[in-house]
Parts: sequence; structure tokens; C-alpha cells
Amino acid sequence: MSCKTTNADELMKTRDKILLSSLELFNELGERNVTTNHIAAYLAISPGNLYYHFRNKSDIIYEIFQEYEKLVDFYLDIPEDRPMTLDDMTFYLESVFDGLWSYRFFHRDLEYLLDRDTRLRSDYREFTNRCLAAISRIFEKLADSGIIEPQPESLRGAMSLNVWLVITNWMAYLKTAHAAKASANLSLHELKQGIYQVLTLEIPYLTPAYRKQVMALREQYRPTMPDQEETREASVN
Amino acid sequence: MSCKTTNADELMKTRDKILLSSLELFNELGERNVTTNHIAAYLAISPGNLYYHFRNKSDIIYEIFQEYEKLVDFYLDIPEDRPMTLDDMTFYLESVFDGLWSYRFFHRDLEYLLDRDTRLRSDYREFTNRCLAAISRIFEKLADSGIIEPQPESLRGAMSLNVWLVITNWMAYLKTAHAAKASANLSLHELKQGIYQVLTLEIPYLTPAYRKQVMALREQYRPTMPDQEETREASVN
DNA sequence: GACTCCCTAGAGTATATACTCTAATAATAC
DNA sequence: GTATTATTAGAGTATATACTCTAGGGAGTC
Repeated sequence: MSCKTTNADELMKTRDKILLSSLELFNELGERNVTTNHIAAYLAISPGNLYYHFRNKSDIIYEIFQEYEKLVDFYLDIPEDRPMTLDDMTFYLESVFDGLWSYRFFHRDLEYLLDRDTRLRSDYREFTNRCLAAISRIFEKLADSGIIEPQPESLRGAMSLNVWLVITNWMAYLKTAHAAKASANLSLHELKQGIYQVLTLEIPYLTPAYRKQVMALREQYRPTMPDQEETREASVN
Repeated sequence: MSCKTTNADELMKTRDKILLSSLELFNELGERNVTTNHIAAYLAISPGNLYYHFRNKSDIIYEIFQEYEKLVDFYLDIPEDRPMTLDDMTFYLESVFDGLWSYRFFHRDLEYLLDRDTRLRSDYREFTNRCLAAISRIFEKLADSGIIEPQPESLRGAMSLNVWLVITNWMAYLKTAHAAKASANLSLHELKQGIYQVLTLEIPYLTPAYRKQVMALREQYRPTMPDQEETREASVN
């Protein structure tokens, strides 16, 4: 998570280097703009070598998705033996957006990817359902802890879905509506302003006891500049 | 809106037929899977003919976007000379989802399209801002009419953005998480269940006077089957 | 040294895609 | 009718893309 490994690590197996570089390139350029030949060239290996390790591009993507899945599942594991704190909630939010950032290529071309790979489609479907269940469970436990008012299950389901929709669409919003120029210059910091939006959804349900605290937390993620961000261009890539 | 014109209309100019068929094919198959040669073949005209009318594929997409923009702008024109009713709100919601349906290819490959066409990028950016402003204005007028409680402007802004995120991501959610098999079988009716989600966002802000009415309205859009929809496959296409 | 197994190079291929070019035809103006 | 303009056909092209195939190197093992 913290070590900034450039892919050219000599200690790494070729197979892992392919996965890592593919993820890097996909995130940077979009899956659609990254060919297997690009990946091979980037790693300075031959296409034949790449295809020795992976049957095709879909297999690379599928394996990257499985890593993503594993990461999110790990973070969204709700401990059932203790009440939930505000810190827990913050951790979940931060983690989810971290994951979204690390595998940000995925949601960009989601529909196309799922059309091309039926394994991926059904896996992703289940993944979504697990996430929705986790979000709903978080709401439930937040209510148990007196942080938000308890809600009937049907409403909780719809609320969880809205949270999911906001989270998974936040990146696209930033890249399409926010940045005026290229889509390259986008930071994890900006992405996390999505937390502000998620907490906005919770506001009406906060208990008086916790309202102030959560509102203060939310304030920490408030977008610095609501709109204009034209000033920085020469940055990444 | 209502006339189901198949594109082979003899009365239509070739240029318009190209636009119409392109939209049809894009919606059905996704822009990424539709080439200019496909479009020409579908219309039974030559590629040369197509390129006589449009310099390139981007120009076709750009013009389709302008139609989309015009449609939504038309529907989201808020009359300032009278208070807003619940029927107005319903009309806005229905209209927005109608537009989303008619140009559904657009949001699917949004990021790629904007990367390829800078005109489109800046136009879309402004389009988004107009939509957000309209949503915010709707909230304001709903408060004026006593349908929802009035909210400070900053909260209204964040709420409007959440509404926008839910609306623009609802289609992707349906296509990726809902349908188990192909992504083809998706109906306008299902899409409009997104209205249920949008109204879910409003619930906490409803005034006692209107709560019942809006909740009843919301109920009309409740998803029929929350999840499993495997049973129908042989349908469209 | 020979055998085996894992890995790699790199040229090559079938297919697709966006787009061009030339010539011809239909429509319109005079 | 003739000139002009708008439209169309259809073959063709440069480039890209996912992927294959053959040959061989390097390291361990007997």
C-alpha cells in the first residue's frame, strides 16, 4: 500500500510485473487505450513472452479484478463482536476510496469489460451485492451505536444503493465535469472529496448526539475549490 | 418521442439517417462496438457516402450529443412565473430518465469520448453545470411550495450533486449489477426505477404536509423484483 | 554431456478500423 | 440542353490490434 514500487523491480517475476504494469497503464491511460503490445513494450519484453504468461488481455484484467475484489472485501469486513465507532466509519470510507483509486481504470470501462468476459460479469455482480450488504450493515451498526437513527430495512437498502451509486460515480464526475483539460491530473486527494458527498447523504439521519462530530468530519473533506481547477496542468505524465 | 421511426425512412435526408442510425446502433451495441463501416452497412450506403456527410466518427457523436443537450435543456427549463407542483417534479424526473434512455450510449463511454473530443469535453462540462443548477433550483422551488423543507444553499448544492450522481450512474448499475446475462435486455421501465432512488434522497426533507403524497409517488417506481431477473433472456435484439 | 522444464525473443498474421480517392450519377440552375 | 453542384458508390489504404509460432537460451538433474 505504501511502497511505491516501480514495476521494473528485478526481484519480481515476469508474471507479476505484467499484472502491475498493466494496472499502472490501465489506470493512467484507460484500458481501451492500452494494448497488449503496449504492455510488453513498456516492460521491454516480447509479446510472445506476455502471451506465455497470459492467454489474453481479458485474463490479465480478470486477475487484476480479483485483486481489487480481495482488497475491498478485506476492508469491508465488518467486525461483529464490538460496536461501531465513528473512526470505523471513517476508515471504511477512506479505504473504499483508496481502493477505487488504485483500480480506477476498472469502473471507467466497466460495461465493456463485463460484456467481454462472462466470468467477470457474474463475479462483479456478486461483488456489488457484497458491497451493498456491507454498506447496509454499516448503517445498521451505526444505528446500534447511536450515531444515526435506526431505519427500516427497506429504506436502508435504498440508502445503501444510493451510497454505492455516489461512490462508484464520483470518479467519473471528477474526470468529466470537473477537470477542464486532460483527464490525467486527478489526485487521490480530490477523489476523497467523494467522502463529503457520501456524508451528505447521512446528514438527515444523524442523531443529535453525534451530529456535530460528523458534520465536522464531513467538513474535512469539503472540496477546496468547488469548480475552477484550471491552474495546474503540467503535472503528471 | 412517440413515433417509432425506423431509420430507413425514405423521406429522410441521408445525413439525418446517419445520425439516427448511429444513435440506434450506439445505444444497442455501445459506441466502442460500432464502426463507421457498420453504420454505413446498416444503412446500406457506402462508407464514402457517410464520410461525405461527416468528417469523422467524432463529428457524428458530437452532433448527437448536441441533440441530447437540447432535449434535456428543453425539459429542464424551470418556469419562474409560478410555483412548482408535485406534478412538475414528476415530469422532470420522468423527462430526465427519458433523455437518459434515448441517449444511453453516451454515459457508457463518457470518459473516452471526452478524451477524444475537446469540444465535447467543454460542452459536457457546461451541460453538467446547467443540470446541477437546474436540480438545485428545483429543490429551491419545491421548498417554496412547501413540498420539502428549505435548506441552506451549500447543502442544496451537495444534495443536487448527489441526485446527479445517482441519476447518471443508475443505468450503469442496472447493466452491470442487475442483469445476470447479456446487457441487452434492459427496458425504459426498469430504468425509471431510478426515480425511486432519487426520491429516496428526498425523503428526509419532505414536509409533513406532502410526505404521504411523495411516498406514494415513490412507491409507484419501486423495483418489482429487487434482484433476480434471470428469467427473461430471449427478448430484444 | 544430454535431457528437461521454464521462460523469452521476435518475426509474423489475420482481422479490423477509420478514413481516402476517383469516378460516376442525380438534381438543380440557367 | 448544358453547366454546375450535390450526392453516392465502391475499391482501396495505412495503421493498429490481439494473438501465434518457431526457435532457442538458461538452469537444474542425472
